[in-house]
Amino acid sequence: MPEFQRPRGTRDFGPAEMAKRRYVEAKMRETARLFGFGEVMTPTFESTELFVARSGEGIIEELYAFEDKGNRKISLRPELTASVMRFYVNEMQNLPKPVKIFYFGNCFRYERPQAGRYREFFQLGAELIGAPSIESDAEVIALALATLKNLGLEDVVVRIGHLGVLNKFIDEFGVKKDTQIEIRRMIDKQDFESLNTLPDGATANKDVNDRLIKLIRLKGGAETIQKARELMDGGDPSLDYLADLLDRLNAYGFDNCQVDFGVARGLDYYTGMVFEIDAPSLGAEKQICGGGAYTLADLFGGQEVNSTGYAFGFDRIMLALEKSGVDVPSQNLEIYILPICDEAKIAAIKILSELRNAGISADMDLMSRNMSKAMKYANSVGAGKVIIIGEKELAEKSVTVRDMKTGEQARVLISELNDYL
RNA sequence: GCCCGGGUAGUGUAGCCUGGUAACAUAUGGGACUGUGGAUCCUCUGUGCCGGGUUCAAAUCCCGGUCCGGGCCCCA
Repeated sequence: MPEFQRPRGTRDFGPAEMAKRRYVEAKMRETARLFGFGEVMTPTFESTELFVARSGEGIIEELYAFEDKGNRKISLRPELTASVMRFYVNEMQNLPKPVKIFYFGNCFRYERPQAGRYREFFQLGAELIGAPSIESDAEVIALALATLKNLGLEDVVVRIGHLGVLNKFIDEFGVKKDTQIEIRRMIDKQDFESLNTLPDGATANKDVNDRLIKLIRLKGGAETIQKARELMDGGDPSLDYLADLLDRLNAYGFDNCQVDFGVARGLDYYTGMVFEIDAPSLGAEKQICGGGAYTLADLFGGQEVNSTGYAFGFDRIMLALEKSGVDVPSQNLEIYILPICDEAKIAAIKILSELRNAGISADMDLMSRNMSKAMKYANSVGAGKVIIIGEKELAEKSVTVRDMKTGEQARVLISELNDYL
């Protein structure tokens, strides 16, 4: 029994899994780069107040919060958006607009671990700041979709909503702000029962209520917007906005987006478009991405600025890739060198170094194993080719190169080895 | 915070119901076959999540904890 166990909800990643994770990370970074987003990094911990300012007092329960030796109230970050916007307010407000940034990092939440939910997890997100246009919203959603597409993750559902639609209904209830937030929460949870018996006497308007419930059940393509118009006495500017947004996403080449008026998101700094992406294969914790248009900089003491952003749950993407059978290459060794007599070892090291200097991943037998076991080892680490050096090869300054996939072998002069490979 | 199911060599499993010598496969280490080999053969090492209870005796039954998994709550 090991003396020390990993803390609950954390994970160790071995070489094989890390190779896959790095591969996926690289793909996602590359897509962001193609879209003109630049990477930023912020501290792993921040003042607790920052997260409270973004998400409310209730969040402290789920934070890894502590006091440091200077009695500062500190928390491990539970998400990255707050840090990135804090960074923006501190140092990036005067950059030319729009500011397009993305980030990747570990986050911490004190929650009950579950499938696809850990206490230390990884997020990759992007923010487009300072361009309050429908094109910015489209650009950000397009980046999220392109990222998934480049990873080969096809089995996803994209749902786009608009808070303007919901707010119009909520205004009609004529309730206080707290109640509005509560209602939005019910909508987010699709809690129809509570919606039928709204607090503050809002149930008085049964007709509005019925139409709201019908509305948030609407889900589908562009035709859904027309149905919504009927429920909203001819329409609303936010419906036109969604229609235009779908046109733009089509132009990007994404025609699989659904409109879903039930997407509400829990927070009240979202201002307009909101979207979520699910991977249905994942079960209860199937949401792999959430985002929308928001203003947050002013909450952190900066100038009010319109932004659009999202965050991917990186771990869930890894799970979804695995469940969907998407092939994620793990790094393999290109060359394994096997000196089979003592005299060959110096020659082996020389070749090893030359290969490495030429940028070819190479390894050699360090255990003086017999050929059978050495071949078995080379096979198990996925070596592409094995170079065998023994007395015969030494005598004629050559090596034997064996292709581990085809089984073909060739005797090659050491001086010609680079060209041969 | 709540409900359910689990935890047996590194890994995957059997045994648990009905208490009595912990088993199998595979992997790792070592060895043989002494340069055409990824095979085969031999061999060492290594195991009951933790704590308590019942019992002559607990992997097995009971209680508590812990971790993992499925779900609820929550999900910024």
